[in-house]
Amino acid sequence: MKIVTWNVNSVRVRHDRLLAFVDRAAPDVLCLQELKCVDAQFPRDALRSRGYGAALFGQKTYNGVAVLSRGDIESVTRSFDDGEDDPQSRFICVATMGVRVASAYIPNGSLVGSDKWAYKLRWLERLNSWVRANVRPDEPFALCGDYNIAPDDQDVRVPAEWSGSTLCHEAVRGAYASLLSLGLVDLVRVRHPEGGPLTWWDYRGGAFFKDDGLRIDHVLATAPLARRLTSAVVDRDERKGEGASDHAPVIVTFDEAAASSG
DNA sequence: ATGGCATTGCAACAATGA
Repeated sequence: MKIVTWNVNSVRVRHDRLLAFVDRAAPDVLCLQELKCVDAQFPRDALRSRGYGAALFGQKTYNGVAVLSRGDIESVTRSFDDGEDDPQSRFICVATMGVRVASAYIPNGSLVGSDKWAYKLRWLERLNSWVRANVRPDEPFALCGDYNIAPDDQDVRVPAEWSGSTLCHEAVRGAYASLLSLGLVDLVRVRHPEGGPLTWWDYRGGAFFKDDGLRIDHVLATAPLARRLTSAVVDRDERKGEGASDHAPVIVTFDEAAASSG
């Protein structure tokens, strides 16, 4: 089974690239972030014709997340249902193809000390609480998305440029570590203990040309899924050329035979 | 090389991103 997470940075602008990626990569489950559109604007039909159903949590202008799947999609939940008023569409969770998969767009945080920074920290607390309350360590579960967190300086090409930023601050790295402490495994890190590969490069300053980026998109999974892992890679080619998102897809694959044996 | 900000809503730029 192949699961992909990709911040597409506008599903309307990325329409042709999205369909081409689906045709090329052929994921079983595809988590998307930054749809930047309402559900009615999502290309359901084009994806349905390719065999994918979709669970959407869209929003006008900003944010928006989705999970696409070749299998039936059940038990869809949106946001955290924790009683907090959150007008931003950043979290959706579904059950499909024998796993539960969440697509998360963790807030950027703007500048440390800003209101957006406080929102990011609170959102991470809420995510942590959601995982503790809703995920059993012995069930196959994957938390996919744009975390806006580089877990370690090894995940940053030029750490000095990002030191203390909202992507690298010890507070968000601590929140990330807290998720791991709940039993989730950073699947790309398992396969790349040396750090990287990078998943985001700024549009400005020729960052991709200089490979000046960060690893901020992740797939965290429980042990029943992590032990089936066969590969974890970043599709750098998707960042190339005209009309690319500033994020590259993260692709993880799992052994099928081990699934039935638990 | 893979390039030198992009996207949205609005109708000129401001807001946002990471």
